Amino acid sequence: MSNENTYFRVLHQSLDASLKIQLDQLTTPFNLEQTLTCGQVFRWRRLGGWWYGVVDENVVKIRQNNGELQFHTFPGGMDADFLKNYFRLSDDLPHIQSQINRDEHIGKAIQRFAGLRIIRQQPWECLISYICATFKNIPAIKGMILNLSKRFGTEIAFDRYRFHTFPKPRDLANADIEHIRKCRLGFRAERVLKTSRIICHEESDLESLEETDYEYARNELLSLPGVGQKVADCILLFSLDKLEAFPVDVWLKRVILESYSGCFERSFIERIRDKKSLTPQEYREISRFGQRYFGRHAGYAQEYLFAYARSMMHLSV
DNA sequence: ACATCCCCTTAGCC
DNA sequence: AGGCTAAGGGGAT
Repeated sequence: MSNENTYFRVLHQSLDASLKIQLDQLTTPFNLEQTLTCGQVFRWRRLGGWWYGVVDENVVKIRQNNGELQFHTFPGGMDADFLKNYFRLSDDLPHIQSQINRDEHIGKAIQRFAGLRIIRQQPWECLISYICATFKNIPAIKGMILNLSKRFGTEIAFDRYRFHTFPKPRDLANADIEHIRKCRLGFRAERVLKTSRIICHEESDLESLEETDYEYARNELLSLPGVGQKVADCILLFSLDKLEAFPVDVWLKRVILESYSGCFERSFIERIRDKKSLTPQEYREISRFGQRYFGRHAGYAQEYLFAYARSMMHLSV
């Protein structure tokens, strides 16, 4: 980086010239806290009244005052447009919510989490994160991602805190599996390593999947070690712009049993009620129901139902 | 080709 | 303190 840029950054910081995004009719509702704590992303923490996260190669420091987002990025290079894209502020949320609002159950979830938006994550980080998410709760996933970033990422010091970028495909592809395992990944370490090698050698081009349709992208993802239907649907929804994806995890299964059992055969409900995990067909049946029932933006419905179910069980974030 | 069974590590919570 | 659960996947049968 040039001296000119360095000088600009110092000047920028010393003036405390935080950048701003004014939320208007089109970008409302938006609730930063709901969006960062709903369980989609694992890299944000609240420190002294601000939210800090690492996005791509930058630390992002952001807070919301009613209709205004105030933010800094460090080392810099992220502007308001980047964050508008990251937080999907151009999604027409009132329209989406009215489309998916098909009954009282989803209605309550929408009401409670009206400002929750899906975040547009980086596909690579999303892929590894959700391979790690297999059979883990959210606090544990955060720990794994943090450990991977500390060990294989690049440190950034900012506001007397230390942050770490997410490792690049090469960093994990060349890693010793024991070092990955020590990040508390357990049996996920081998899957992360294998998938990293595939991505690193460009045998699968993640970014290009945004240009393909849902089914094609889904099948590509399913070929990666550690990626089954649920993980694939999360990656499609959270990083590849497939808002029709409807991931089904244990929380959504509970929601189906409690609120949507009438939409399925009784024998189907009985069958899945007691079992721990879903068979591939059972998964597919529930996921397709969600897509059919909620429509084009079923993924948003899934997020509201997921957030609502978790909030009712008052589990830790 | 399908379906079913069973194991996989470990942290966080009660 | 010990048992249970967790944004499931994969290999054997």
